[in-house]
Amino acid sequence: MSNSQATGKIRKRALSERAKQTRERVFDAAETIFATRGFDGATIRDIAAAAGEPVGTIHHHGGGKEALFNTVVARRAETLSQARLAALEAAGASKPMDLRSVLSAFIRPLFDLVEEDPRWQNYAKLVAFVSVDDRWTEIAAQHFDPTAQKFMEELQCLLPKLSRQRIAEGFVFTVSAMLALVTSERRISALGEGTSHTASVDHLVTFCAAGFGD
Amino acid sequence: MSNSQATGKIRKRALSERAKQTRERVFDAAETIFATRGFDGATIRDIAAAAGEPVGTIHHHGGGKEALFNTVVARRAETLSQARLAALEAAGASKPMDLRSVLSAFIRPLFDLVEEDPRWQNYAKLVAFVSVDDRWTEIAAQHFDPTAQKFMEELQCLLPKLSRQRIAEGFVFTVSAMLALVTSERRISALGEGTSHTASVDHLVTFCAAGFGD
DNA sequence: AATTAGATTGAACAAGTGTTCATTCTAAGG
DNA sequence: CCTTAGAATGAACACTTGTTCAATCTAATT
Repeated sequence: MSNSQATGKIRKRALSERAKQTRERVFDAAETIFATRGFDGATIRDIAAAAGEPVGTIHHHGGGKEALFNTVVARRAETLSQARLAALEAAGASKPMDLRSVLSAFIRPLFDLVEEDPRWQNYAKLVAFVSVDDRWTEIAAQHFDPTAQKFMEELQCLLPKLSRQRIAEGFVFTVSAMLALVTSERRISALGEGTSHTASVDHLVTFCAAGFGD
Repeated sequence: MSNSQATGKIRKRALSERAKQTRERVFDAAETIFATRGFDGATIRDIAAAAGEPVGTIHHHGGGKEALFNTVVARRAETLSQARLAALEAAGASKPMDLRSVLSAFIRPLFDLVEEDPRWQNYAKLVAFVSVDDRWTEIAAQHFDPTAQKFMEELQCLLPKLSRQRIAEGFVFTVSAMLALVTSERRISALGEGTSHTASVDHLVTFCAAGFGD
């Protein structure tokens, strides 16, 4: 009754600052370990060690291995979607909207986030694992399909001659190429030391735009 | 001394027909399970059940989980490389060689193999798992890099204006898009029932050729 | 300041893991 | 035909796994 939380969930007591820090440390560690070894290769004890917390804490905050995995995937999904949709809207505001700018609005936000916080690199690797394992199609669909739909509609408007099928295929090619680029630290030689990924990202956008038919 | 095997390995006795069948059943089962659940998600007992053999047999023929994984990845790698190089040579023989035919020579053989033997679909999924996990970069490099190098050289000849870096990136985009297509049974809706993947494969080749600069 | 929900801790547990091994069976080599 | 290398079998082992839990500590709420 005297609960001041308005988020639907009944939480009788707010998280202390310490607890919030612990929680984030747990999620960050889980993200790193899941990104490195995948879901099955990761162990709660690995995550605990990476977080510098005892095993019990991982379960306390994570609610079990699978729940923890879901949480970690979900944690950054909304931010990414928002960034993409914002970029799409920004692109539509200035110009009459062209193919490159639509693809750019989908691709660039991820690389921008990676640049401003390296934890996003782990997240990208995690998403790559998710995308390859049929077991996670449902959670992938839940978090990424709405935005993907929006972008595919935009592409369909821009390229009315292409069938829905071809738009979908082209989009899959684009997404997989994007994940390959963002997760390749050594896959593509010499990504440059201090130099940002900008040139490679430009290339990716150009490559996909051309693929869709310039 | 009386050994008639000439393969370097000393095998005192040839494999019986039954043993060869068992061995292949074990490898096929391992391929299926590894392709479905990844290396860590797969268990020897799952593989044994899929092969209809007792656990001991899996170790007898596989030589341990990691060795089995390596064997299964290696088993079809040579065939695939040979098919690609043969296709590349065939393409060079007739025409003066163009971008589409080089990419075609890399991409098509895999889909042809999938069509003539569905086990290749599992193999492709397995390779997708390998490509996403840093743990297997070495075995991926061992089996696929030589052929990749050859194709990249060919692309470099055809597109002398592009830097080595861009060729490499474009090739990574191509490979990842190819793996996405071959492993997507549901990722792209309605791949058609009886209809072969031909149209989609054509699209992939067109997409990548355009990406490289038409 | 008192209360107590919730965070923290690590020992313990049951289930599952890869692997080993002694035994029995099969068929290749002579 | 024998001989025996290797295949087949499944029980057993040592270890790791995710999870639980009772005890203790911390700090938000009253």
